[in-house]
Order: sequence, then structure tokens, then C-alpha cells
Amino acid sequence: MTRSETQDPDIAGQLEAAATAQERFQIMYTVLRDRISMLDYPPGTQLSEEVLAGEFGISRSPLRKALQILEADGLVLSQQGVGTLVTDVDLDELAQVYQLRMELNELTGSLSPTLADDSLKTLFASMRLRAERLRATPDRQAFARLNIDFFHAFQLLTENQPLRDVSEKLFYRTCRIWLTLIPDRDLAAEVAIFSDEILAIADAVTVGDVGAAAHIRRAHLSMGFKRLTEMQQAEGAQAG
Amino acid sequence: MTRSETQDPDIAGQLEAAATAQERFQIMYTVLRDRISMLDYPPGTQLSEEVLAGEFGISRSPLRKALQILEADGLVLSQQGVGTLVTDVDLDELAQVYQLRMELNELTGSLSPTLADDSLKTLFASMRLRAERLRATPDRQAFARLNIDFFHAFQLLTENQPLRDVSEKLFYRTCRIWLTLIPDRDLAAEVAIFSDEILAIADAVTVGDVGAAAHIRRAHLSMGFKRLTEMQQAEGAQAG
DNA sequence: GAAAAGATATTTGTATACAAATAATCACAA
DNA sequence: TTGTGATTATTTGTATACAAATATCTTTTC
Repeated sequence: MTRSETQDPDIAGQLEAAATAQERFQIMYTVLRDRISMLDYPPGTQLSEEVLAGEFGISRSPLRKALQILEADGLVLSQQGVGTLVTDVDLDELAQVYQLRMELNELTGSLSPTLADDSLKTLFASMRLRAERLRATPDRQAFARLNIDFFHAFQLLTENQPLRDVSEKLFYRTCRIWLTLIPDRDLAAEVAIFSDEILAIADAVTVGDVGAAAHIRRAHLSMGFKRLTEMQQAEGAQAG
Repeated sequence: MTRSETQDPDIAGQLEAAATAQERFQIMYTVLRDRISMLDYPPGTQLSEEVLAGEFGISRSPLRKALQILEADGLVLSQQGVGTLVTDVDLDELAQVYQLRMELNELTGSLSPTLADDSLKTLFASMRLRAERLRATPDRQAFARLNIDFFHAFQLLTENQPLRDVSEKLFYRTCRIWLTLIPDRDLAAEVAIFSDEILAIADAVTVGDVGAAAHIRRAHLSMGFKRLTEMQQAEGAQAG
């Protein structure tokens, strides 16, 4: 049994239960994007259409749609005769995406900010809890998972749907860089920093200050990018 | 011979000449997006896969990829048993997209602004010329075409590729609203306003002030949205 | 005449066979 | 041994037949 199968039991069953083609597409797209983001499929991995279709219990045709959208997202690259390969995140792309994401996060606080209601506060309270648990026992997978889940929680702070869509595409375009770059010895430190960010933002949401939450997030994005570039240089120095 | 064929002569020939599948996709995607944006395919139009495949001289398979990306862009909606229909732009969507676009245009001037070199100045000079000609003899199609072309010229003012990509998707999501809402009696007035915008921005680019160009653009986006909502209300009042 | 039920037609979704492109392998010669 | 050419294998791209879903038309019944 492969790792991904332990994560996503019986995708074939879910697909069979889905009523419409759109639902089936959504399942396949989400599963594949998640596997790429969680490094179940590290950069360079070949995603064979035939193998995936077999696992999902369908033919290549509907699967190809999911792969084509992922290609438009920049997560994979398909070439005839070569294969469909998970893309790598290069530093230039990372810098540009982070530059833009910082500004967009600012907009999350100012453009149609959500009214912080009880359900939202409950959600961020659960994020706070997960952050504290993760800090107690750092773990790469759990870190990546919380990073993704917290992003989606943060998305709820704006009502502007296009802004949400755009932010999501940008997030998934580079989020796996953390798992690829953080060395084991720095994991606890990174987890602690991330945990602090979540706690601070959760506090801001609890008191209903969405704008403050956005500013904190922006600051952490900026510092996070700086640390990522340092990790990248350290890795390059080690290799060279 | 249909109208679109007079616009895009011999797509089938272009597709046959293309070397790779990616090029063929790019041709089909661009042609279809352009036809939707220019209202060759007004909202509600059914885009039959079989008919389009026939026109392009290919089978449904490669065509479907283009339609699927257009669906992800929000320009068409495919439903089994119904068809692939060009979407309509509703006012809520328009408002959210314009809100975001205004902020993004601000970023065009501040985030990695391009150095205004000679080729860029030449491009904006040609835009100025087209604007003046359009003002002399207002025309719906020419107005829409210049709107699209000027957008692409403006895109060159930032080096940030993700920002370009995002801005482009947002632009095409709503740009046909102008052709659908402007009444014939207001065409000359709208052309004059748009022409003024181009002249002002071209001036800013000519003196090398990209930031100023962005601010002008933002102001016109804001006023443009206001006029669009007024047109929409006027149309609604006429219908009701 | 109207409404409902069924049959028919139309359209996208899916499966599959084959084509095209690339990569890998192997044979062979220098 | 190494390089080169041809051959084979692998993979995505394309064409096509069929399935599934929806809409439309027809018929029937009240």
C-alpha cells in the first residue's frame, strides 16, 4: 500500500458515489493537488495517466481534465512522449508570487472583510489548538497540513470571491517549497514561528480585528520569504 | 460565411501548421476567448463541440481542452445533455472583479514596474493614434478591440508575471460587459472617455512615470465601473 | 384543451484504439 | 571502450464509438 493510499482511502469509491462529472472532477483535482502540495508527489515525479486512471477506477479521459487544469495552475507539465511531471518551484517564481501574495493579503483585510462571527472564531480557536499541539510535537506532514488548512481559514476573512480564487491559486503554486527546503534540524524552529503566527492571527480574529490579522499575516509572509531564500542559499552552498 | 470566419480566416490551416499540441491549444483557446470577448458569441450562445471541431478541422478531444480551460476561467459553462454555454456577467461578480482590479492596477505601478524603454513608448504612441482615430469615427467593434489591445499594452508596465496572469484572467472575465451594456446613443461619449484615458496614460508612459499611469488607470476603472452600474440600472428600468 | 407520460433527438461525458513524439535500449563499428 | 545509428518501448495526443443526461417533441388521457 502506498503512502497516498493511506491518506486518501478509496478514491475510486468516492468517484463512483459522485453524481455528476463536475463532482468527480473536483475530487480528482483536489486529491492530486493535495498530493503534490504534501510532497506525496515531489517535484519531478511522473504522474502516469494510465496508472492514475487505474487507481481511480476510471479511464484516461476524465483524468486528463484534472491534469490539464493542474497544468494551467503550473503544478504539472505534460509533454507528449515524455510524461506529466510535477513542476519544481524556482526562486524567481517564488519571489514574484510572494511579492504579490503580500499585497493580496493586505487586501483581504481591507476589501470586503468578513464580519468575525462565532463560527469563524470557533474555527480560528481550533487552529490555535492545532498550532499548540504541533509546537509540542513537531512533524513535517502535520506542519504542511496545518499550513494548508490555516490558509483556507484565512481565506474566509474576505468576502471577495475573485480575491479568494486568485489567492488560492497563488498559494498552491508555491506552498510545497516549505517541505522541500526546511532541513530537519530547523523543523522545530519553523514550527514555533508558524505557531506564533497562528496564535497572533487567531487573537486578532477573536477580537474582531480582521485588518490586524491581515497585517500580521503580511509581516509573516515577508519574513517567511526571507527565511526561504536563506534556506535555499544554504542548500545551494551545501550542494556546491 | 459567418462573421467569426471573416475575423479569423482559416483557423484549421493555422492548427495544421502548428508543430506542437501546446501551440494548437493556444490557438484554439485564444480564438475562442476572443470571440467571446468580442461578442461574436454573446452570453447564452451554445458552443457545440462538434460544430467547432468541424470548423477547426480536428476532433472533439483537443477542442475540449480549450473549452475546459475557458470553463475554469468562468467564460463558459458545460453541462452534460445541455451544452456548453457562454456565461453572463452578473453585477455582483462585476463589482467584486472591479474592486480587485483597481487594487491590482495600483500594484502594476508599484510592484516591479517596467523601465519605460523606447519600444514601450512606441507601443503607447500607436495606442494614442488608434484612440484618436476611434474618437473620430466611433465603432463598437473597434472600441472593444482597442479596449483589449490597450489592456495588453498596460500589462507590459509590470515585470511581475503572476500579477500579469491574474490581471489577464480578471480582465477577460468581465470585459465583454461594455459591449453588452453600452447603448448606441452613448457609444461616442464612452469612446471619448476611453480615448482620453489612453491619451493620459500614454503621456505618463512617455515621460517614464509608470506609477502615474497606474493611478490614472485606477481612477478610470473606478469611474468606468460606476458608469457600468448606471447603464445596467437604466437597462433594467427600460426592461421592467 | 391541457397536462402528463413516453419516445426521440441532441449534447456532453467516458472508454478505447491508434497516432505521434520522446526516451531508452541494443547492435555495431571505429 | 566509445560513439552512433536503428530499433523498441513508453507516454501523451487525437479520433471515434458509445454511454449518460437533458431537452424537445409526440402521444395519450382526462
